[in-house]
Amino acid sequence: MIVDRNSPIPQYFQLQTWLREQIEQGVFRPEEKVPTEEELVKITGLARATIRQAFANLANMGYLVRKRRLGTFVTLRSHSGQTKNIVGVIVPDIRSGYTPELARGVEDEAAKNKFSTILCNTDDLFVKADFHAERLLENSVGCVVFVPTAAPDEKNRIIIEKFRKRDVPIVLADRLIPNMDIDYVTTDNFEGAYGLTKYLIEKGHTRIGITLSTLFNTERLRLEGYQKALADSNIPYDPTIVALNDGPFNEKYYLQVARTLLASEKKISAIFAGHDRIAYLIYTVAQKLGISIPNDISLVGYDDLHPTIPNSVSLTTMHQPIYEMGQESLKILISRIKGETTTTQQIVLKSHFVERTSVISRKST
Amino acid sequence: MIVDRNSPIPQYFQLQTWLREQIEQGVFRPEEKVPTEEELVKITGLARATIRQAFANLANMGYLVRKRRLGTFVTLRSHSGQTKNIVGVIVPDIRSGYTPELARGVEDEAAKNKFSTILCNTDDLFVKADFHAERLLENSVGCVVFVPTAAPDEKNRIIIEKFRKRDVPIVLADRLIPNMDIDYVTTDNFEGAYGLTKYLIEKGHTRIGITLSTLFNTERLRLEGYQKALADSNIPYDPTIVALNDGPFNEKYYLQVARTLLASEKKISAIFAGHDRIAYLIYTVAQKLGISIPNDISLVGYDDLHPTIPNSVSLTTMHQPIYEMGQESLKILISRIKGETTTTQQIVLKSHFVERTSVISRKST
DNA sequence: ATCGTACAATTGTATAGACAATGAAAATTG
DNA sequence: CAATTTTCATTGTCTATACAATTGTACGAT
Repeated sequence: MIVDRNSPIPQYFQLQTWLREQIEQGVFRPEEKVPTEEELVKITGLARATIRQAFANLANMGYLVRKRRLGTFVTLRSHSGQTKNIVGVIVPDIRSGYTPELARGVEDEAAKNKFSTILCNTDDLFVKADFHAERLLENSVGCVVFVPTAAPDEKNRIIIEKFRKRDVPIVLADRLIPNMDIDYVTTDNFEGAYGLTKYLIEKGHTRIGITLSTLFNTERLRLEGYQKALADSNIPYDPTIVALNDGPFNEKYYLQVARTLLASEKKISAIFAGHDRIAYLIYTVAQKLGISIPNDISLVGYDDLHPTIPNSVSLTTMHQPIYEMGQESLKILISRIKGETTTTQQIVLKSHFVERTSVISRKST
Repeated sequence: MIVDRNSPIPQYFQLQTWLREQIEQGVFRPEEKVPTEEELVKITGLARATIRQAFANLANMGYLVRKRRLGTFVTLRSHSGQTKNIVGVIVPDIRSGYTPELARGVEDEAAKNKFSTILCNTDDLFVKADFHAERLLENSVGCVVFVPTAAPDEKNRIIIEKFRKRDVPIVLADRLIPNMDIDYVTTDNFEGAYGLTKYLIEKGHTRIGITLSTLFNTERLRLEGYQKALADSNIPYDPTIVALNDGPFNEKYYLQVARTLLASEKKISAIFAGHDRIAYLIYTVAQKLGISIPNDISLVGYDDLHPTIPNSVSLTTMHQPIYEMGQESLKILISRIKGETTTTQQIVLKSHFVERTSVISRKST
């Protein structure tokens, strides 16, 4: 029995609820035809006008599309009728690091799908991310690309849950939240760092300093890749030439580390900078101290940041496909919106090694 | 007569349209009661169900709220078509030049006013700008910050007119369209270039090469400032040390110019680069040719681009307040939306000189 | 094969009438 | 006067019926 004529809740509403459930549970699939009005009259015993009322409401909510002569069909995009063709992009700061490249990747792919891109800067702060999340929901965005903030995982989860509650697909970009069932796109930080370290070892370096922040899992993975590469070559891990901090990017901290590492010239022959911005800081300090890179100390970075301005230094680094990361993020979101994807999408893009001239061979052949 | 029973357009629709017009024209005012169903039955002669259909649609569209026993009332907020708290930012490319800084300035000020920011990249192409304009209008943005494309002025006017037709406030940022009555925010390119050139002259330089594109009025003004400064110091303008092009930024072109200008070392003692990116290209070429800046040739840029990565070179340049330009643009738009401003706002922000080490004195004292 | 025409299925528009539910206001009661 | 009950205008739900408009399909003529 679809409708209970003795129930206090209106019959059109019972029918409407029943139909909605059928659609949501996939009994009536997208693009598929639902029973015609006459058929439902026979099935339910209700008047046609009552059935029309249920249909009209569902059509209004975006569940159904009615076509004269053809019948009534389930809408492609499950429902949410009102969500706009807008993607929210929540990033730390559009001015720094790889963010412009990421934003452009998202925007290009969005434009391809006739989506507009709302830009949100968090400065790595939870409060700002939260503020933007509220505004995005108010503007009923269709989906979100989120680079988690420097706040603890639980805080970032709060942001994510806000979107999930409203059925807004969300994908994490670059930075992940461990042990969470969520779509993400990142790069192979572990393998990349492993490869870079191996490269240094093959060039004869055995005393390799490293500095990075353990705040983000991306950099933690790089540290692990570095450790694994050392272990595989039977080089002991020496904490005295490792400078870790657990905060967001801090220029002063790294300038200090650079001075220390470069001063310990005799102890180390190469430095693995957690990312390019650190590497360039080390460059600057080296220049001031009159230490030559690569002649005195070799240096590798990570990211392959595209300089906004031509750069005189030539850093050997690992190129991360950031633009593609933006594109892929949006592809996942679009397929989610279309309902084509149900399983969790966790994509790890391959980085590639870029050999320039900041490393020299120290082989004792 | 409200409804024409012989018209081919449905009667409920005629009634619906009539009611909507009454509301929009303020005949039925917000919070006010509209006639009851029975009253309209008497007035129009239609069946109650027909009137209900019109009411239901208008309620769905947000024009009306129905209250049992009390009647039907006009909604407060005129309705859905209400423009959103969204600002569109149309820029060439979020990855290059001062664009990230501009976008951030807009976004911060937008967030302050609870506006969201939609980012649009044009790659300086009219078609892309047009595409984005359509999408922005579809999403009913409340206002727009527009950096005109490299296309001819008439083309950019087309974009602007699209927004004006829909009463969407628009402000030009940085690049202007001459002789157009429109809000804009730019910087004092003429005065800035005049100052820079004067500085070089005061340092004893009289043979000053210059290269830039005449495509954008910003750079044209810089050329004029340069010319004026020369004239004021009775230095003749020499076209043979001036390299102009009329296209968008083209790396190859400037690399070629850099080689030519640097090779004519004997003819010139300083170069005025149209903007920092050109200046950095010249740096790179100079380095390759073994020419020292500033010892062999002095160099000034324009913009004071904030490098994404620490930079080893130290360019004397003119700092443009780009972030503030973004902020000011939004302030104008907000005051337009609020209806506080009726006169055209044309703001010219002051740049300031940044003396670094790319210029040496050639005074023959 | 192509074009036009008729047919039929389905939703769209419209009418007439009945009773239910709601809840503010009026009437009644304590 | 306060608490309550009743009233009743108004919207909400529902049935039954009729004809209109739209458009894919099938059929027939060219």
